[in-house]
Amino acid sequence: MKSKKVARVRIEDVAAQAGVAISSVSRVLSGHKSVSETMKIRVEKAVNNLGYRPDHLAQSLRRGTTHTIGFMIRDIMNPFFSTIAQSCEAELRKSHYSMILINSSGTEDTEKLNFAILKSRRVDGVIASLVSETSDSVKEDLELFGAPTVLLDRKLPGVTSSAVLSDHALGVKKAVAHLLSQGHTRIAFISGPKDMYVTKNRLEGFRSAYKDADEKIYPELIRLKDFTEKYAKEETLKLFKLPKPPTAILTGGIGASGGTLHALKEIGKVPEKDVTIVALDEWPLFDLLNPPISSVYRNPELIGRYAAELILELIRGEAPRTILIPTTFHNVAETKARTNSNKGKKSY
Amino acid sequence: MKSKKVARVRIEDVAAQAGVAISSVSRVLSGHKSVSETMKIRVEKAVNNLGYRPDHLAQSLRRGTTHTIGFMIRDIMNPFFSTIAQSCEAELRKSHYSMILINSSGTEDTEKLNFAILKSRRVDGVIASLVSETSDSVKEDLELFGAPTVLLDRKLPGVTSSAVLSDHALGVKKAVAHLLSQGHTRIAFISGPKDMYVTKNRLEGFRSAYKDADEKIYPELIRLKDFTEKYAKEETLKLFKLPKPPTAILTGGIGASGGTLHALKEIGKVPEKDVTIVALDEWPLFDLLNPPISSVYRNPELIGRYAAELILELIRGEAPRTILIPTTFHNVAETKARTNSNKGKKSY
DNA sequence: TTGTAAGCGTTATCAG
DNA sequence: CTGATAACGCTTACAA
Repeated sequence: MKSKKVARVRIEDVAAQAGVAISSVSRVLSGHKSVSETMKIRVEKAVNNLGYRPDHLAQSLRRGTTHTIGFMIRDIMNPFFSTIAQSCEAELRKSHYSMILINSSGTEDTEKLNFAILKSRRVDGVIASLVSETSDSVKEDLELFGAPTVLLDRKLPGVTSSAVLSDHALGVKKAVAHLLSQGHTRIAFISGPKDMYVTKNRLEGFRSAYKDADEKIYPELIRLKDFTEKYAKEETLKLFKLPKPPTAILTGGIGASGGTLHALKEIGKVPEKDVTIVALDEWPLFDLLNPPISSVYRNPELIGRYAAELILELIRGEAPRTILIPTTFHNVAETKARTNSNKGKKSY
Repeated sequence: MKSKKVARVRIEDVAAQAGVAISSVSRVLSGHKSVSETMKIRVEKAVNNLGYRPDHLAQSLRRGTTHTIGFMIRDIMNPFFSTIAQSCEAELRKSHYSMILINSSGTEDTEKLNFAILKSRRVDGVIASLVSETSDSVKEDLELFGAPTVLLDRKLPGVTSSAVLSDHALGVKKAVAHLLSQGHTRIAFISGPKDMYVTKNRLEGFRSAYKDADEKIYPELIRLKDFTEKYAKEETLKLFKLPKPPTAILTGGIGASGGTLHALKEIGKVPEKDVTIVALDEWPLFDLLNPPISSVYRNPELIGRYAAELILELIRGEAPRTILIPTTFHNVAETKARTNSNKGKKSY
């Protein structure tokens, strides 16, 4: 069952109907200055009459620009990332850009392939949440891409991309300072690889709080290797087999907090009662957990919006720059108050 | 700071390097049968040499097909939908299709606009999770789109689209039957508009279970108007102001369960203890809620995969068809057993 | 101000 | 089997 071949209306048809040259139609539609008022109305009439919409493909080929942004992401099932994607698309469409969503499944090989795909599709820019910060191969892909790039939460020295970074240190420091002030000194920290910006930055906040409090960190409580739920769960279990388990745990980013919470459930430890938890990044329905847990929060909608802004800037030829998003410590006690008020409008 | 203009390699360059005609290069690359072995290796050598990749844009314009699918969705921030999007993209890329993600913010006007955008971008097909099932305007958009369409969880009579539907009735019936067997008769049902397939189908399961148990439904406990969290919250609050509040609540789909749970929290009712809750569709970390709650589950990854399959079928010229996805009742008691076993691999 | 015509980078038809 | 060449639908010098 072939789909009906609805004959497309071409610019030629409009020109014929309006009785003018093709180029005149083009000029009217692209808002060229040198067009008479009569020409304008004649063409516009024909356009409306026929319901003409320019073929984006032909325009792109001719203009050399596609009005399309590639959005490359590791894990869109993650609400945090998908919110970024959503707000980014919303922002891009205001400027009549479309977004090609392309998943990297969190592997470098796929990322490499994705760059090739997006290149052959001639996207005007790429916004990417990459796996690695250290791979030279990725750096090369970025450098040779030929179109502007915006990085999410990654710092690649020597690469001329714009970036949206989060000031993780800020929120983490506050969180840890709070924990220390409550008498916690054995604070565990479970998160991703320590050679990444995110982790280094978080660790900075962690250390800084300890330093200010004039306390010393327990290195055996620091577990920085992987962002997965699996890793966080395993490490949490291990931590509780130590002679002296932690009295508080900083757990994250995004996949990890679930891992820690599942581990606690498994061994019957109750958050807040048996051990204080601070999750890095929030999840939907977090406020329904009982007992609720504290978190270090950053606004994904903001990140998406800024990413869109940055890529559009670069496309306009402006210089690359980095935007730093603040993070805030959502303390349980205060959160309780917030919860009952105005979560109503959020879709989760 | 202009981005470096990396001169693209064109088919012309390859032809020159190989010392053959442009058309020969094209033939080799598109696997045309009438090419000599010598020609093939000569061209391939030049291709590798120059790192040539065909311009997708030019190909599309010439071939009249873009290898691109439009994915139109109401709310990608919702983990349920974003998982569908993810698995759909993963499936599409296996067949070398890309996906344009386009948000409809849940309004018909935006949907209309989106159809126009996707049309001018000449996508080879559209997968859409639409707001309305009743609007003639949308039907028209679908009919006139000119490319195949796949609908998610919507039944538009008279429209020649394929569809992925969920067998909501199945899971709901089991859930309600279970509740009735436990002695609940005052079961509330909060969900979206009752003229939609989803709701009608769920209601069918609801009624069927009541009928089988030879019990009668309390119409004042049925609240079917809106999928939002806000609506579910408000209706939940109202239900508990009734002279005889419900002893169990079916709440969903996706946004709604949060609304009900928030409402309960607000008035200090504890799920499972004061009122039994069955959520329609699951959320990440649902199993961490305390007490945990039952749900009617459907697999979003499956839905995404099938959607991709269906659109590719249509593109190949096969006849439209509808796939029905089962839903299952996840009972708390059984869920408890499941929880501790193997949730480890999920990314939430 | 408007029209003519040359591309944009491919594919496909048609000779040779 | 291979090579010219005309499209695909539009934009943009360049002429008029």
